[in-house]
Amino acid sequence: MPNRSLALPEMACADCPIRHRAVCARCETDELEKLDAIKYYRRFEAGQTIAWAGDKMDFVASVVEGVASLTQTMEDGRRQMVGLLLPSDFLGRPNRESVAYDVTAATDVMLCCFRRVPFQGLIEETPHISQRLLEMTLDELDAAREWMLLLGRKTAREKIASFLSIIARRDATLKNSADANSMAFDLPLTREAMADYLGLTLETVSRQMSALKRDGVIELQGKRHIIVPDVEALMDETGDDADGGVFI
Amino acid sequence: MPNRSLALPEMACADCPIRHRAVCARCETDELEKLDAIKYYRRFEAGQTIAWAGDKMDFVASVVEGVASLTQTMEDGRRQMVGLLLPSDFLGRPNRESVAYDVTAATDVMLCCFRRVPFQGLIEETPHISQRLLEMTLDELDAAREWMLLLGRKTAREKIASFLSIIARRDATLKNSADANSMAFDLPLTREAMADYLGLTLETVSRQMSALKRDGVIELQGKRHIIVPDVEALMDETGDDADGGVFI
DNA sequence: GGATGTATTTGATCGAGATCAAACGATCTC
DNA sequence: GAGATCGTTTGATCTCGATCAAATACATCC
Repeated sequence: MPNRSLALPEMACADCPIRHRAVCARCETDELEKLDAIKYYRRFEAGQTIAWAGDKMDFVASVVEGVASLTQTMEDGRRQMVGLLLPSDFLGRPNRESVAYDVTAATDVMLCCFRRVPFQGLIEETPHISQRLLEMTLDELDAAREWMLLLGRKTAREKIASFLSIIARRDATLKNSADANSMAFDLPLTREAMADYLGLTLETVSRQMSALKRDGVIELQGKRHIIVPDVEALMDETGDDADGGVFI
Repeated sequence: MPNRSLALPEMACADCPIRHRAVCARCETDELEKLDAIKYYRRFEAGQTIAWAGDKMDFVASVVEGVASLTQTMEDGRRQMVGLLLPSDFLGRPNRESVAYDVTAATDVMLCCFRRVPFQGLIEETPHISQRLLEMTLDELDAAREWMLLLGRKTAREKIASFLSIIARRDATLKNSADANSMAFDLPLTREAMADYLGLTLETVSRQMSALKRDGVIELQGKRHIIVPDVEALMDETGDDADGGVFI
């Protein structure tokens, strides 16, 4: 892989691709300036560890580009992914010095980091930040609860279909693509990482991917590029309600 | 069961058992008065549904006494519990009219309800409330992530042991009991609700409870009262790290 | 006391997904 | 181009927890 430029951007918040969806979404110009004063960008390459569980982490961050994962590991090596952070998602917990989970770059990742201690101060004095953070945390909790249903009760095939539709949906949001009947996207995870996400083994992931391909629900170009010819057909495989669990 | 008094208390916040742990924990006297103006108490009997997923709910609430559960149900009837609310836990999502999950009283429950719309106003103007709510939501997210590890990777035996130790720990906190080597408590859930919590069938729950009893890890008095003669021995069965995953 | 109903336990059998094992294909290195 | 490595696929077999079925315990109600 060609070693892409590691030069870190001095991007203005106004030009930031996640300006209106990240923790800074509600900030006014003056509030943005305060954030700007404590921010810096960092890149991580796919596979790199961003932090180990238990490490002190002196920053919190927004994911600007790429995908990062939060993972828990048991003593005997069993692993479960417990968070998948896509662009605009928030990493870290204010008021906590150490990280609770292993944080890994699933793809090349760029973070917009905020020094933790000053960021805590900003939360206290800037309602627009703390309100947005609360909203994002509640969304994450909802996502975690969907994920719990998947882990506890779905079949392997339903798990794979659910995962693919989650990625497809988030990808469509990022690209602002209208929800057409067909869609295409790249998987941000290896089969092993998918297994950690879904509470399966990588062999079962591979088998079910093959089965969905055989049944015409998905098409594969290489190992990572997915084409969904009929989104409805994929949704039917997830086990979710027809309305997609949309909140009315 | 004798129908206990349904008279609703006009309790002063100062006398409230969850005063210093609930969403109001950080409030000063004047802030408490504002909350007091929009609050009212409600009781639900064990088994009663508090709200169905999709219902409009015109209040949010703190659990004062008892245990409530959040549950998701798939079209074919598969059910997964996704939240277990013990005293001081918060129910409902500000800025959302409808409930996302079925809410059920697992035991007799008393709620301290706040009318939703005025509560939203209080959040905006009272940092002590929104900060506490953020903190509680982050704690719930951490708990959800532990739960995901349990659902995705633990064996049936580990799931049961983990559940028992979670209940034991929360019960000890409520009772302010020093962490002795042995402890005793009542299960707030039926075998079926435990199965919904753990992603198992009720038969497997029953079998593993019997196995833990046979192996001397727990003792049973009736079906619901649990005695743990050696807390260490129970912890060893959970699959968690020896340090209990405590944050350093 | 007997009848009814609900929660739970226990037994027998089955099957989805795990485990163990091997092969494949793409990329990188020497 | 041979070999090594990594991610992935595919095959054979096993096992844990699900499923189907029945018994038991323990209320409450006539």
